Amino acid sequence: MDPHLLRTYVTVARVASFSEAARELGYTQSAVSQHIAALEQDLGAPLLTRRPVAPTAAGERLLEHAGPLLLRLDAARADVVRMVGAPEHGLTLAATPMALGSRTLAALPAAGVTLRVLAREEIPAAVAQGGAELGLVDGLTAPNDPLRHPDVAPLTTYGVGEEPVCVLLPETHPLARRDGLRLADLVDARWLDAPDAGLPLAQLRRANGGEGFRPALRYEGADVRTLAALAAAGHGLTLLPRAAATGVPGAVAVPLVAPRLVHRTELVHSGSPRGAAAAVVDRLLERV
Amino acid sequence: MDPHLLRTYVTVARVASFSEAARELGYTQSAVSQHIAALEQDLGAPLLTRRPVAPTAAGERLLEHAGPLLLRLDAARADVVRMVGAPEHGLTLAATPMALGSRTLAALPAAGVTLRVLAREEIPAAVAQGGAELGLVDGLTAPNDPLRHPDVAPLTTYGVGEEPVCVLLPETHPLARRDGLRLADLVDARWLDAPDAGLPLAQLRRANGGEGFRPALRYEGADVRTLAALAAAGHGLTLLPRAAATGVPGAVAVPLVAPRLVHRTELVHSGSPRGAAAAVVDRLLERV
DNA sequence: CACCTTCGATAAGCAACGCTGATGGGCGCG
DNA sequence: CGCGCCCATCAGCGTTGCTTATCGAAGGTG
Repeated sequence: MDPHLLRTYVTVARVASFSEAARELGYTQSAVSQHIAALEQDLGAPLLTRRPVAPTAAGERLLEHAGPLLLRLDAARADVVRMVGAPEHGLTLAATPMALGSRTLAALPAAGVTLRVLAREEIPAAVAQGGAELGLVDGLTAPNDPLRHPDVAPLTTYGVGEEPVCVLLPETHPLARRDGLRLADLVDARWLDAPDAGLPLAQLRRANGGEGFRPALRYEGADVRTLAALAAAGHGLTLLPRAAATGVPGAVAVPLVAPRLVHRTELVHSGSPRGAAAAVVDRLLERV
Repeated sequence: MDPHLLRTYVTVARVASFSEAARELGYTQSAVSQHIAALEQDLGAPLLTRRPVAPTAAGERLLEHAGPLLLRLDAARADVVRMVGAPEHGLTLAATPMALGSRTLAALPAAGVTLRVLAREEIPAAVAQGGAELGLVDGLTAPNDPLRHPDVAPLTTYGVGEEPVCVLLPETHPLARRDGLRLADLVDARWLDAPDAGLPLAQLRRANGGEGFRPALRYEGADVRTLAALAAAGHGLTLLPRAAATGVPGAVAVPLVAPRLVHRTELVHSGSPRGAAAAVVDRLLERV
């Protein structure tokens, strides 16, 4: 189970061709064939069907392992190498769209920052592999509960803020006058489905036993203003942190009172931030 | 970053000796020396100090990565190989002490079961690497919230039961007459510290911002009856699922009403349970 | 203080591995 | 039906990676 073999295996599985994978990896087709044969012999089972080239059941299983495995491997080498090289001068920050509050923005230095917006699951990987020195992730949890990150590497996370969650309703909505809403009362409502903009509808549904939270309009962008406008226009409900939910024209933000959820944002970094990154961490954690 | 090199690196770091590691791995001392040299050259930094042999800063970092990495690697190969080999006849089940309720016990076949009690963090690894076909893990969470497992491999988990949580108090305790207790009121009490028996005091403290929940007696065993007896004798408070907390002589079980926590037990298995394991899964999930 | 033992580094030799290039066979497609 | 693409196999060769042998340094002992 040499990582090289795994690597060629995943690319062969991806492009569904030995020859194409060989070209992509800079090998000969022969070498790729031998790699796959070696893997299959090692594991004692065929991993791919030929003609057409497709993973077998065992191959599918191996694919599930191989991705994270190679990711961790890259993360490990990146992490160690990073300690050695000189601290970079610029700072690149990977963040989800909603993680960037005024407080976090204020903590950034005036110049030399690259901001990279990614999906929530991609941020730990980006930080681990050196694509960014710091990551900011947001999500919904119980108060003081840490978020769940895919663990690609030993990373350090800190909570940098929690904010109440509001339901954003059109002004004309029958529930718009309420002082607070319970999520249980909204199970049967129609919701916006906006995975890229940070509304984890699937998570809510799972917490509810797989029922309810039927999607109305699906929004594949990541822009929060658009999301709010959609909610205001009655295309479906959405949850937003209070700061983002207030002041939306035509909409009312009603605090969510049960279950007790907060919009939490966390800072994630690998081992030892250095240079500009360390300064930002200190400022965000008020260790100035 | 060949896994072989990593493997020898971790054993060298563990035994703090090149020669000893060589003996353990079945290599020559020379080979081990070359392995380490190769790693250091690859990463561009010394990983170990010689004489005495100890990891450098970069080496410590690498160690953090290497363990999980090798674990995942083993898990991957075990998982794929397992699909291929014939389904075993016996069934081995890895479980935490408190995960074994009457319901789970009833689901087991009459014969051929090996029960292996492990710490909570070890169970996913055991299941992933084939040390057990099934795992049962328990823990405290919000209702319907899944437990957090160290993710060594892509595993499937199901909730198999949730039970209210009680605080176990000596009969003479001033709060023993209450109908329900809030955790916030018990922050300053003295608690039993019983990590092996499933009381995650550190978790409670973390949820409380790192304050409170001072440990009184520390119990390093895993036996629940002893834990209950300790609580009854006034050595400290503890949380227990209701079934385990009722009927303890000299003690009163008072339900925990806030925060809303449940004692949840989950079934974890890798991909596709076969044979006896599949039957147990079906029975536990009431898919009979 | 000198000797000896132990430990890690290094050099040379050799076997095995892993890649390339060439060739063969099977399936799909025209 | 036959051509062509694609994967498997084989031979050849360079490189890698292990072993054996030897050295220098450090620590322990009489």
